[in-house]
Amino acid sequence: MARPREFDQDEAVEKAMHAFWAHGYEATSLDDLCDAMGIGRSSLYHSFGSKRELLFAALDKYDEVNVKPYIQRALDRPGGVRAAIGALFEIAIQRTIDNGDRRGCFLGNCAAELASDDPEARKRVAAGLARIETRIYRRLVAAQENGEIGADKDVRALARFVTSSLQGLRIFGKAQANRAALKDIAKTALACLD
Amino acid sequence: MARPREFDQDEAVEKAMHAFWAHGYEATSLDDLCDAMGIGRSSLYHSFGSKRELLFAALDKYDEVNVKPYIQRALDRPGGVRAAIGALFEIAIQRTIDNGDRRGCFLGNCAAELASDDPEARKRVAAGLARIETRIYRRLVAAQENGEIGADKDVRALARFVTSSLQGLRIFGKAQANRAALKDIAKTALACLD
DNA sequence: GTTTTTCTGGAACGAACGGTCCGGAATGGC
DNA sequence: GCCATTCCGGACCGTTCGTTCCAGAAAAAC
Repeated sequence: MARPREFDQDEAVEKAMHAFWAHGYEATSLDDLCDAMGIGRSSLYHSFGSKRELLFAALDKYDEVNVKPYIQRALDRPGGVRAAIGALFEIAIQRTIDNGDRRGCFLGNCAAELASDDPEARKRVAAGLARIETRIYRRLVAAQENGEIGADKDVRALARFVTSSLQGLRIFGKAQANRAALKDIAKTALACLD
Repeated sequence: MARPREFDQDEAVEKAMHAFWAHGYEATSLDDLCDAMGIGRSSLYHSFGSKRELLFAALDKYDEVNVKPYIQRALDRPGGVRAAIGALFEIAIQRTIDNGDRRGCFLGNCAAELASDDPEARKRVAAGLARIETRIYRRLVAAQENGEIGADKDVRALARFVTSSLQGLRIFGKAQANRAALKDIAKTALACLD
């Protein structure tokens, strides 16, 4: 019962996500965001309230389009749990090498930049990492139940370790995108499952 | 043959380091820096040239006072290489828990915030991580030579892995400073040496 | 067709940004 | 004492920041 919105909110958030992801929160200005999203400041503020709230929406979008589907696809791949976790690392390496921009993991970037000064951002990043950990955990539990992983293993600890290792790999790769070095890290981390 | 500087450059850089470390590069303004360092803008620009160059000096200072001595002390501790690497993780956990500010690793923070847009910053962060990796590598080589680590192990890969794991732990801890979870990560990573 | 409601473009806001400039203060050289 | 040089405090620069405001445009309700 009023003038309809002229842009797609989901598409706009996704574009904002890429802008924040590539340059960080502080270094992305409202002009940058408006350019990337293809909308004016009025529309941005009317739809999202503030730059900070837009970031939060972008974090949600990140899980939706860049974490959840890729993680699920990797973890659901046939060939056993080692191949599944290995695929997770392979994706991380691939993204580091492919994108010359070295954008890293959006969650990790936000943790590094904002966690110490913005409790709400910290909470949301923690929730995002927890979602990753939980997905990995469920896969590990299944592997333990079918005997792929010894009953003596602490799969919760393993899930935390894999989640943390992926973050380490991304940070390491931002500074030094050397494929061999990243493969070293992934290979060694994978050996922890045994 | 001129008016002497009224402040200690090293002390000033160290104070700048803490400011950048706690809040990130973009979120730390020149006013913040002047307040923290206890000097005026004139002195800051005269001594360091620009905010960015001051950051680089702060990165060097970080290695000098917050990385090198602590890593050396941990790696030189008696009790074998596992105790030494374990001490490295323990320091990382301790810092995460102790500082309520969750500042993480300054190198990792800079990697996350700046590596994608500032090639020089990226290079310096990479150099800092490489220094850590090299210190760990040398300790692992010594351990391999005296039989603590199997001759079949790739100690270069292990050094990279440990360096990356420490970064992962710090990122993870910035979002979720749960001691048990961090210990899980450290314990699992340590098992990779066997 | 009028009213009501929502959305949009663009100008405008005050505040804060990084950086510069300048007059004076403090020293060593002579 | 005076000069040359360096350093300091603080005002000041233009720009950019995130946010707000407003007039008008577009649709639904009636």
